[in-house]
Amino acid sequence: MTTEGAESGSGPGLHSHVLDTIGLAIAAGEYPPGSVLRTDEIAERFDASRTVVREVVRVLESMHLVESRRRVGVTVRPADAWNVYDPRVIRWRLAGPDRPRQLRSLTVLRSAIEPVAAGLAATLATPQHCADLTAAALGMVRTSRGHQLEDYLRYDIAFHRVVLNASGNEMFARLGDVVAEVLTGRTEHEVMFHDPDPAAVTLHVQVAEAVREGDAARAEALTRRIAVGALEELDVLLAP
Amino acid sequence: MTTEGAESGSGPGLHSHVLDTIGLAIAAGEYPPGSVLRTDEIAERFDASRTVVREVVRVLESMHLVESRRRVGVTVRPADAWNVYDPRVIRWRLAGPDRPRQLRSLTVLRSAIEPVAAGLAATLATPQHCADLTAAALGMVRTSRGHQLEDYLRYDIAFHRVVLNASGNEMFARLGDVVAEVLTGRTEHEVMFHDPDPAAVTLHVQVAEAVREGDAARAEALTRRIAVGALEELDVLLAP
DNA sequence: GAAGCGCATTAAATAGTACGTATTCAAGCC
DNA sequence: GGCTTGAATACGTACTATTTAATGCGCTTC
Repeated sequence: MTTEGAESGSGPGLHSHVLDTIGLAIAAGEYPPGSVLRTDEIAERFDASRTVVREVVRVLESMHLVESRRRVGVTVRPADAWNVYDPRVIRWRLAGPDRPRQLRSLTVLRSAIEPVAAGLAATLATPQHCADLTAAALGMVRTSRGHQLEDYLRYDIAFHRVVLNASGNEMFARLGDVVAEVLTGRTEHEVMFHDPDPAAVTLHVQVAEAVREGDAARAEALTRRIAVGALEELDVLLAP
Repeated sequence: MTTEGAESGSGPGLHSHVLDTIGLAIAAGEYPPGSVLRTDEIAERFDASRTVVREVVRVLESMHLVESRRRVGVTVRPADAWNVYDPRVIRWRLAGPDRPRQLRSLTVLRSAIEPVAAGLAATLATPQHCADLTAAALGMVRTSRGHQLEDYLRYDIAFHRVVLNASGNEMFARLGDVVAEVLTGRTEHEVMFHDPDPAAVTLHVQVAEAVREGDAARAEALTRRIAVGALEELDVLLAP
């Protein structure tokens, strides 16, 4: 291991590496709120120039993870100040010990957003959206038995992404990545032994139907049932 | 000379000034997607050093507003790649010509989030939360007549912020600023001549009641009615 | 005389500047 | 098609300016 490890996730370059490492450490609670990081100390730790570190600090500051004040240093801000909607912050927190709480927060968020998105999608979806949605639902049915969890996950993600995109709301659409992250996390942590709940699969198919038929109320209600089910499933998985 | 006045909004320092100006310009569509900004050109425009510009570009890149590639320059990314949950991006877009669309997106987001948040708040709110909520609702009642729109707005913002905080969900809580922005925007653009809808005021009081009594279903339903009302009001205001 | 308060001084850290080399990578040339 | 080249960012070094917490000194007050 020669001062290395550049492949972290974000992208190429020294900058991304340092950013990812520090962001991960802060999200993991290795630096508690109020603790100070000095720029040249970081520079030394990563064998990087002060310029790179400054850029990293600026980005971290833009996420409200840290606050840079003169004469005192770069201080870590309390978690309730963080930009929790930044995909990087979400990834960092999901990778740390706070993962369960974070997963639950995100699932509750989903349960609020997705039903409304589905309702909107029912009135706004283009034929292409409907086709994609039906295809995804069909794929879920096809892979719902026989330990094809990986493929099932792919279709599941695609399904929810289409719903969010078809809602016509940019704020909803941008949550596609979050949903993907949550679903992936669930599959990874779930007991990989049993196939998905058949009732949930049926609900997805019915949502696709409702959207196709333009039945907003039904699409919303069905999606709400999916979301509630997902939340219950998560709580069962997390709490006991 | 120095080409510019410094006070823009974000914070002190050259960095914030440059960031704010460029972010605003991009959000306003002055640089269409695909157009390139060269770093030294920016440095010259603001009479700043290349280092400062580099930091700004890095932050802009972290918001997915631009993409920096060698040999080609800093290219503006299409709007659907932007981090629309970043408060800075929201402010920039609300300040530009895209304001109506943005305001509607955010209001739809509110209509999805707030009812669920209110439902959660009903079961999770602390006595302090209940007190704050009731105080805010009372304040709204008190200022709902006689052209005290400014004070009314203050209580309105406080009310929704308490609901979001009391929901116990960090993702919801972080939307307090967004809601504040939307409410402020509404008051500013609305005809300042008539007082707020009395029915809406009553609904707020009833939500406070429901939360106090721990009636989640009622709190959610009432908040949904508030949200729907706000959306309709906005559409009336925007469309014709 | 000791405790407390105000004010100037200092030093530690970031903010900002200037300029250099390294690395891409797209375009143009052979 | 492969090679060269140049235009741009990526990264680094070295420096100055600015801010501001902490220090310490002197003055006042009890």
